[in-house]
Amino acid sequence: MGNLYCDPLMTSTGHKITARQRWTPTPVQLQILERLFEQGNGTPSKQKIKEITTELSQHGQISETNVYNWFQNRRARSKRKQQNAACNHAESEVETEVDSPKDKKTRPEETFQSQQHSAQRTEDLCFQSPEISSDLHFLDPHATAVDKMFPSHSGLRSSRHLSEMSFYDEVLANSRHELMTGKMEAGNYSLFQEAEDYGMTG
Amino acid sequence: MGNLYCDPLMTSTGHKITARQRWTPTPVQLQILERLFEQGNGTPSKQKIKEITTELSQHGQISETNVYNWFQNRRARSKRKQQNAACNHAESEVETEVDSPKDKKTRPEETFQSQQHSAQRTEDLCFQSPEISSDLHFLDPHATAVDKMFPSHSGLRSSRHLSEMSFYDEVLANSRHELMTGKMEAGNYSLFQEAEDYGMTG
DNA sequence: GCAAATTAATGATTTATTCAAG
DNA sequence: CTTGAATAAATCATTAATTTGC
Repeated sequence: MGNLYCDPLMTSTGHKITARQRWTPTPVQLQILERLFEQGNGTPSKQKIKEITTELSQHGQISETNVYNWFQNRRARSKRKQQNAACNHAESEVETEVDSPKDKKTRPEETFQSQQHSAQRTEDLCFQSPEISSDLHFLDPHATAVDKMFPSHSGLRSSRHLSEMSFYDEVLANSRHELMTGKMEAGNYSLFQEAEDYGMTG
Repeated sequence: MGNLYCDPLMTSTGHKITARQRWTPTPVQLQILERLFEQGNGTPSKQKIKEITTELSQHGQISETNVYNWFQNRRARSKRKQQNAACNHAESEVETEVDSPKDKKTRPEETFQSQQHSAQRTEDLCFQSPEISSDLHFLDPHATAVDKMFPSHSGLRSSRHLSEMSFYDEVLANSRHELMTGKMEAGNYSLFQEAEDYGMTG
């Protein structure tokens, strides 16, 4: 239940903010992300990711990488779940092909949308601006900044194959938690390539 | 599988903005990269990639992404070659699944040099090879500018106060890649996450 | 009612596959 | 054919849920 973010790793005496290594979406953030995902636009473009991140930043710690990863994972998971769930609807095919890619440890992800809307983070709530609903701005017909980025969500697209809708996907990456501990050995890079490169330093 | 692989370079009108020609390493760049690769330190850390890129930029067009990709491809390619060769040379009679296309479990990486990015935990121990970052000497014999930028990496990782370090101004974050005004929407994300993010509730 | 131990979810990274430019 | 670039699949590692014993 109440999963308080009571991390003992808080700033002790000289310890720093390096508390958790992996981002955990706040309920609000999650809600927004879910909404966006449902709009069915696949992985947002970088531009959108950035803006989404900016928006979500108002509700807690988050980064573009987090957003990107979230969409990636979300999509992959959805797809797999679909497969696992076996298409027992319209298909009269055998179900012996969808599952068994390899059973090592992959559990049948029955991952349901656990939308724990309970306010867990006290901090979060504290920082909640008087306009809590602001997070939904872009989701609503009011159209905020984020809304502009997702114009194609007409809502009438009740597609069933929301897994194959990606336009692209980044391989972004970034150092992982190691950095926080000072390691930073992970080597991952984004592909800035686009604007940054051609024509710049060259 | 069924990815459409939409060409992200075209605009809606089908008009290309900037032909995306793929980067081609110049001989000098290639030489340096090869040398670095041979130093055998796996994929360089983000920091190093940055510096390498900076250095290589002086010899032609290049980006961090290019460098990163290059290392990635290089490693994969090498591995595959080795596997292939081994398969041919080794037993040509008993084919007991010498190498399935999906055998990561077997840790094929061990055949290579250290994999500095896979096993390190947040513990501040220095059990890992302390000389991991010796890859800086890649250009040793000539010692060009690059050499100068990689001197201070040795043993730094051994520090156990890693968690105390707070001045990792790694926050770089591709500042402007964002202006892909006409480029493509294929975005990529940077590595902000590390420093920039986790600071949350603190 | 808590807290250590376990399990389930899931964020983050790596690897393999594929596509296409030269 | 070589290989840089892009995507998806698989894997890893950590956090949250849940269970269990006190």
